[in-house]
Amino acid sequence: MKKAPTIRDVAATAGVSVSVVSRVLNPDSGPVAPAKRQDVLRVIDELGYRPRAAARELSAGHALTIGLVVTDLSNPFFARLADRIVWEARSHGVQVVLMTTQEDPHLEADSLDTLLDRSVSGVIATPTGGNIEKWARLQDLGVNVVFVDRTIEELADVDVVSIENFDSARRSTEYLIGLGHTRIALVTGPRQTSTGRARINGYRAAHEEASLAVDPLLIRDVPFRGDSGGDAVGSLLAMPQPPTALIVANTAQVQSSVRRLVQVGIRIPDELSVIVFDDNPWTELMSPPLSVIRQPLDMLAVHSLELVLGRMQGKLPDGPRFIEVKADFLARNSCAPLAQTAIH
Amino acid sequence: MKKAPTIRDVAATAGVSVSVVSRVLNPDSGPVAPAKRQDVLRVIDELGYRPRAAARELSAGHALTIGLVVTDLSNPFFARLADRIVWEARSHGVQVVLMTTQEDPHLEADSLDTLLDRSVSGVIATPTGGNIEKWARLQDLGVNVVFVDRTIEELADVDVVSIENFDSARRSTEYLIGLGHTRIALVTGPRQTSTGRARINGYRAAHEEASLAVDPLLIRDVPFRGDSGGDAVGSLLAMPQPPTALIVANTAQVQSSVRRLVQVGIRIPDELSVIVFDDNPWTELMSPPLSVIRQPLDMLAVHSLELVLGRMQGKLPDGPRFIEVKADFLARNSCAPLAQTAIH
DNA sequence: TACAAAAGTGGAACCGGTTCCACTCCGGAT
DNA sequence: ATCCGGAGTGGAACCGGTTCCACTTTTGTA
Repeated sequence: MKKAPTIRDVAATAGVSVSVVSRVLNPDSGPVAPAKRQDVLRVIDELGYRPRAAARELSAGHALTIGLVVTDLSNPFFARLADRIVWEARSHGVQVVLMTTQEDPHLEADSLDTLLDRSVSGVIATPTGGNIEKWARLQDLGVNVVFVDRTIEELADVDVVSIENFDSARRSTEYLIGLGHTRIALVTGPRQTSTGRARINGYRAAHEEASLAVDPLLIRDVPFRGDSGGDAVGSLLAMPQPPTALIVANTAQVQSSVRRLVQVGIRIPDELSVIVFDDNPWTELMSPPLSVIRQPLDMLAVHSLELVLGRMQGKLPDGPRFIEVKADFLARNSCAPLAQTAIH
Repeated sequence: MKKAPTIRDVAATAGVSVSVVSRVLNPDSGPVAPAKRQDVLRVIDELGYRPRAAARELSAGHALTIGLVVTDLSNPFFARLADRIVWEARSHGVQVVLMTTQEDPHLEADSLDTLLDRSVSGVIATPTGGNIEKWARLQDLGVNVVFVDRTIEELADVDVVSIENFDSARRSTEYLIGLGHTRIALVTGPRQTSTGRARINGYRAAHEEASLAVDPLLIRDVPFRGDSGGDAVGSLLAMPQPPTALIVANTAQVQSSVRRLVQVGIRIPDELSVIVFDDNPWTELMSPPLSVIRQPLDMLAVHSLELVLGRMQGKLPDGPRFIEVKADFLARNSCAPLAQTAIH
């Protein structure tokens, strides 16, 4: 176990000062004679020298690192998002420190502290909804924060990237109404979040357009956490007058909701038409393949990274940015006209 | 945007020297009078002081960080593994820097360089198979390396955590033979990897036990990368005398293999009995629910982290450790007796 | 009461980079 | 010939922690 060479080793071997080596390492930081530059580069290569990130960070006061704070990697949505973000970040020479919160504000608070210690220059997160002061403090210390998929309204000056919530919910609802359904259930995130609200509003808008009344009991805004999606589905199916169609409008609830549907053995679409907000590979492998709102993960990843990096380089105007990307509705075979639905 | 307090701010405010603050921060590094300790702690709290990780790393020469190098987070196996590792690492106060390789040795090489720059004290990885010298160099520089799920045989002194490859393959094969199948296909990782070989051997062993001949054409050791699993499945089904049962024995190939099966519309288990090495939630949601070898992700995560952390603290004996954890076979409904299989 | 051992403290070097600044060249303009 | 400005260079301070060591104050014990 030998130890790695430092910049002073390189300088000594090349017969120059550390300043010169540093300038070779960081072009544009000062002039270096072409001949010496070659010498230094050769020595760097020979010695296998690599600058220590910690030293650079200490001196610079901040790291070329971003924090990625998601709730849970076992949710394919976040996993794929993380995959894309890591990929995209790498191509910009930025590392990603990963933290998961399990939807727990305490764990989230811990994560934020840790990211602060690491002097990350940016954070991409799906916030739990708590820790408002912590998020504010982070921003106050110059960390660029971008929220994906959700947001916290109390927080000014945060960039947000999400899908067109209102529109996606409206279109899926319209589609089901078009099939003749009038009792359409909606499982979505908490009404306190802007995304939850936007989706509910889209759902309502579609009803109004069609002059249909909305049964408030069919709207279930449930916590992201745990099995709340499944429980909502269970209770919806147990209603005296159960829905004939269901929209699961939040990635966090899709897995448990669909599991519940399979467990109770309800026939899709014969007994219930289903649309989920998700683009997981397995939605296509089920029988029947589920109709989905396809969340454009690439776009979400690219935009959130663009925002973080743009802020890091000070290349963006000052106000907070709110980016909504279009989500496609993909009809597969989990929805049937009401006429064919066997009311039980 | 104000700037964060440093240890000297704390020292000045508390009216002590930086040494004292440092000793308060790191118990056991030296004595501090109880009264002063209280003072310092109070000031730290008032100022909201947090030690900068970079400074600590620079001084210590290594970081309380481990690198996690997986191929692809869109594979639920790795995603869930990552989730568990991040979770487990956090509980030990260790951060995780995430890198993905997409099975590309070049990207892997990049990742290793980056981790070196970061002075990580450990790496948990599913290696692509290349970069042997790079891995060796990493170890040589004192980085503790643990491989999960796969390994590189040329590399001495690496800890490895995986499931009981031989046994898992043998048991699944035995199960299918027990159902009367004699033409059982095996899709697994490259024969060059020890895991690929072990699984093939397990498959062979089950055949020998039952005095069954092995048709080498039914064994497909394919690359981890891309759609090779699906292609193997396609070509197996196109054989003049196609298999009546299929074992997909590597997580990297499960997704594409199953997708192909669904695409060609083969009926499971009527036309083909299927077992996959995976423990994804969706295997249960398919119809029929797939019989699986359940990889104990928790155990894989816990053991690999234990190894890395143990090495970091020098608490482990010198030789490399090879940990195999038991994987359960979970029979669901994707396998049928040969008698009921419709040979086409 | 004396005196060694232990507890407590602060100064300063150090980790490995970056950056500011002073200084030496050199060519070109006056 | 003289001056100016910029290219090229190295010395040294600095980033924010840790740690060694010298020093002072307690404490315990003979």
